Amino acid sequence: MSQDRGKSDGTVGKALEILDLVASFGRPVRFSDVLERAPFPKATVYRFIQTLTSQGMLSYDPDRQTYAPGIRLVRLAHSAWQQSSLAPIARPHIDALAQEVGETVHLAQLDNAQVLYVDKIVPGQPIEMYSQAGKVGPAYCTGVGKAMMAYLEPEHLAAVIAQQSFHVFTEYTLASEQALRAELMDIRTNGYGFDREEHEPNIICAAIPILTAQGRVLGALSVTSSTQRTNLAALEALVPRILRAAFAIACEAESWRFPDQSNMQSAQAAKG
Amino acid sequence: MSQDRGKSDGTVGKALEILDLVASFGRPVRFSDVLERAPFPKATVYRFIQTLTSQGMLSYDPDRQTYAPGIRLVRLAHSAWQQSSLAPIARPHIDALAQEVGETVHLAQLDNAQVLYVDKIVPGQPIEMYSQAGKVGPAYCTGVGKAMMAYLEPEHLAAVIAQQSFHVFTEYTLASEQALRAELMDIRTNGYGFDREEHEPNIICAAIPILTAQGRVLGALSVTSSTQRTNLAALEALVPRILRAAFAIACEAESWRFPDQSNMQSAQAAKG
DNA sequence: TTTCAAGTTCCAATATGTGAAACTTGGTTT
DNA sequence: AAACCAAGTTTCACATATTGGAACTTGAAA
Repeated sequence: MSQDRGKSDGTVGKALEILDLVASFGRPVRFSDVLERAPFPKATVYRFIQTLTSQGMLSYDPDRQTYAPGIRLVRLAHSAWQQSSLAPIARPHIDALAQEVGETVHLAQLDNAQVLYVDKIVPGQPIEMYSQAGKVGPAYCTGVGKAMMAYLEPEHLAAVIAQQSFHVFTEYTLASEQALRAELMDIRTNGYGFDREEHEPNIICAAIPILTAQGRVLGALSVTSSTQRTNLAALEALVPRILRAAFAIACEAESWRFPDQSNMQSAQAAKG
Repeated sequence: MSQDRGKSDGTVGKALEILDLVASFGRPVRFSDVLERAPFPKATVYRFIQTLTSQGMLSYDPDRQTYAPGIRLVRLAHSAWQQSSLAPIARPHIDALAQEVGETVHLAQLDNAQVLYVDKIVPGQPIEMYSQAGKVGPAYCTGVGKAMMAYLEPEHLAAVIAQQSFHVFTEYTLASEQALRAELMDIRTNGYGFDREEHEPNIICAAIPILTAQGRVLGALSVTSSTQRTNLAALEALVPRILRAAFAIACEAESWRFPDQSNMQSAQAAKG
C-alpha cells in the first residue's frame, strides 16, 4: 500500500506520505496507529500530524482523539475533479453510453500505479458520486488498468508494473509480470481489452483506453457486467460503441479550454 | 482568497499554500501565473510545483504546459468525505428532509473561515455530487455560515470573523462585524437563523447548526428556497422539522464508530 | 501510591530549503 | 540569420528549518 512517489521529495514528500498513511487506514486513527506504520521517529511524525492538522489536511476529533483526512481535501478535490479529471467532459458521453448499452460504465485514470475511478454510471440509478469517485483498484487485474498500461511508454510502464502486487484474487488473475506483459501486447494489437473475472468472480468487462492524438494515456472507459447477465462475446460486440465514446472524450479533452474567467473569479470567498 | 492557516507551518505549509493558490485559479495555470501571485521567489515556487507535481497533488498537462490540482486529491478526498464529513451519516436524514419539505437542502461544514458545502439534495433531482460537494461560500452572509459561527467559542469566532471580507452582495448583506455579531446573538437565542437574500437576490434559507452534546460545532443544515416560491415565515415553520434532522445527525455522528476493519484492509491495492 | 502507555516538548547537530543570479529554450522581431 | 525577449530551468553558497534522541507530562489502570 506504500507508494514510491518519485523518491524523496524532501519534507513535503514525507508529510504527504503521512497524509496518505492516515488515509490508507480507511478509518479515523490515533497518533500511535500512525506512528506504528510510519517510517519516521516519533517526534517527526508528531510534527507532521500537527502541521497537517493545522493546515486542514487532517481533521482531529478531540472527543475520540483521532485523526482523519480533512475536509480541506474535499475543497481541493472539487477543483481537481473539475480540472484534472476527464469526468466533467466525459459525463454526457458515458451517460449516453450507459443508457444505450444498459450496463454500468466506469471512467478511470491512473493515480501513481493504481486505477482511480473518477466516475461511474449505473443505468437507471441516481448518481451517488463521492461514494464512487475516488475509489481505487489494482491496475494489473482490472480492464481499465490493463487498457491504460497497454499504452504507456516503456519506462513509465516498467515503473507501474514494479508497483503491482500481483495478488491472486481469482483463478483467472494474471499473477505475473510475464502474463501481464503478454496480455498488454494483445490489448495493443486489438485496441481494447477485457477483465475476464480477474479481479472479482463473475465480474467481466470490456475496456478501452482514452488517448490523445499523440498517444498519451488520458484514462480508460469500461463497460462492466456479470457472467450471469452476459458474456465476453456480447461485450466485445459493444466495443465499437465504446470506442466511439472514448474517441469523443479524447477529442473534447484535447480541444477543451477552460472558459477564461480569470477576472470574474467569484469574489464571494473569504477575505482577499 | 488567501488564508492564514495557522501562521507558518514551515515548508509543508508553504507548499500547501502553493497548492491552494493553483486551485484558486479555477482553471489550469502556467508556471508564471502561479509565480505572479505567489509570495515566494521564482526558484522556490518552481521547486514546490515540481514537488507537488511529482507527488500527484498537481497534474501537469505537457501539451498546454499547465498545472491543475491533481487526481491524487480525488482519492484523498474520498477518504475525507467518508470519514471527516457528516455527509455519509447525514445523507438519509437530509434526503428525507428534502423530500418532505420539497425544497433544496444543504449540508455544510467550516473549512478555515469559509463555508464548505459537503452535500446538497434537490428534491426530485438525481444527485450530481462532485459538482456540488466541495463548493465554498462566504460564512458571514449565508445561513449555514452564520448558524455555525453563532456557536463557535469566542476565540475561534474572532479568528473566523477576522477573515471575512464583508463584501456587499445585496442590499441585505450584513456588511460589518458589528451587524454580524448582533445577528449571531439573535441566532443563539433562537437556535436557528436565516439568510435574508444576503448573498443572492431572491434566495432565502433557514439554517440550523449541528452540534455535539458538548456544544461543539460539527456543521449546519439549511433549507433553501426563493422569494418567488415562499417566504421567511413559511421557512420558519419548517424549523422544527429541520431541527429534528439536525439533532438526529448530531446523535449519529457522536455514537458512530467506524466498523473495525483494521485487519481486513483491502489487499487489492498496489504493492504492500 | 506506583506503573505504564500514550502523547507532548526540548534542543544541539545538521540535513534541507532558500533565492539571487546565471543559464537554456523556443518563439518572435529586425 | 542574427538579435532579442519572455518563459522556464539549473546552480550553489548561505541560512534556516528539520531532525530525532531523550526527557517530560498526562491520564488511566493496577
